[in-house]
Amino acid sequence: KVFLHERELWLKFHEVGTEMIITKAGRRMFPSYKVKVTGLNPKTKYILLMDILIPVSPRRSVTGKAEPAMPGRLYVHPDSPATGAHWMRQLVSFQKLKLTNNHLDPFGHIILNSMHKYQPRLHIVKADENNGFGSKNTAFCTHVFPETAFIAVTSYQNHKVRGWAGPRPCKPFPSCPSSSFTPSFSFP
Amino acid sequence: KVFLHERELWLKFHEVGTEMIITKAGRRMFPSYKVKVTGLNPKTKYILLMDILIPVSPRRSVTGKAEPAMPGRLYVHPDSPATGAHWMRQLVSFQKLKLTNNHLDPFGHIILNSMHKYQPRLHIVKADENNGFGSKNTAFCTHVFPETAFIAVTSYQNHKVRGWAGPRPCKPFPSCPSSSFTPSFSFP
DNA sequence: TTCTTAGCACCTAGGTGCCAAGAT
DNA sequence: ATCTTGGCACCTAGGTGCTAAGAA
Repeated sequence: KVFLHERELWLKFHEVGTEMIITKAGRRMFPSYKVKVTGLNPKTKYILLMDILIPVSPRRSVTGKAEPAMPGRLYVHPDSPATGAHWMRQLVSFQKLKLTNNHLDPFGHIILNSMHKYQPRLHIVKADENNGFGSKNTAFCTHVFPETAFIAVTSYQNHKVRGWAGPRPCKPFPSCPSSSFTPSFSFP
Repeated sequence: KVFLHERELWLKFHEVGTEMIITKAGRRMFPSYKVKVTGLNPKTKYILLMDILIPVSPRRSVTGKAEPAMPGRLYVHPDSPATGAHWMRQLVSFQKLKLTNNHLDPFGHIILNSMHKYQPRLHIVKADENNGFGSKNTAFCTHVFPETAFIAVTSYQNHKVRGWAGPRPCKPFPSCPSSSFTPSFSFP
């Protein structure tokens, strides 16, 4: 029903240990989260949204105050609400989602804690009569792609591999295929 | 209820004779069309859209085949549908509207004929139960600002005044105030 | 030490007017 | 003649990782 786009790319990062930069002003994810959706009712209106939470970790209750699985912020896809036909027409991109480490962020970006591991989740909700959600929606779909889990950092910890045309280091990733950031990569 | 933003700028252009470039790929308007909206019901959903048509001209029926006031394309503001509160929250910008002279344009841009005069119109429509319009909407508001009328051209006819830092000519306009295209203007 | 921040240089995408060549 | 087209150089806005300085 839902397929992750560029899954191979995600998997390669996942092997090395995906890291996502978070900044005060907000940073996009790389790779970006895009999905192909099928099986919706073309005429029904849906809302697509993402949240990012701390996956269940083996070290539960190590400290009593650890993140209490806070509600956290949501990223509602800007096309929402839209018909099933619209969502299935082409890839749905969450490219503009931004991550921040500023707990007082005023932009509505998703707030994360540096050096913690996170798991993005995708939710598909039927829009109610007011094109809203949460009030009377009892049923919705949630999709989790484990390979999109990542560690939030404020600067890359993995400087193993260098890319980026020229003498500059870049995001760790061997034999990087073409992507949204393509033409600038090179691999010594 | 609706106020044109940067009206002085529009008026100055209007005095000289506003011209808008149209290209095959689609061109934005300059100045851009922005309005301040008030008096809406904050909770009601509205759709804002523009059309651009040929104003009634004194030379009616000069040729029998003259443009038959064709329906023409509409530009639905990308935020549509949205609540009155949303529209009133800040300026509503139609900056991304694009004009083209390609009668087979595949992008949905507004199609115009070069060397013809046009008059943009703003429509405010209450969204129906399906967030659509046109089906059962019997009442809607239309606003026309005569100072936004313009002549569509494929290259500027008015080269009276030069602007743009450096030795290059630019859009005719004396003592251009700051605008979306600001820092590059100069006026010898 | 370890992590965070601010500033920077670089890059891309896309909008802009100009010019010369082409079409009518 | 006049108008149109395509290519170009220029500009802006915004995203990116790096580095050096700062904070814990």
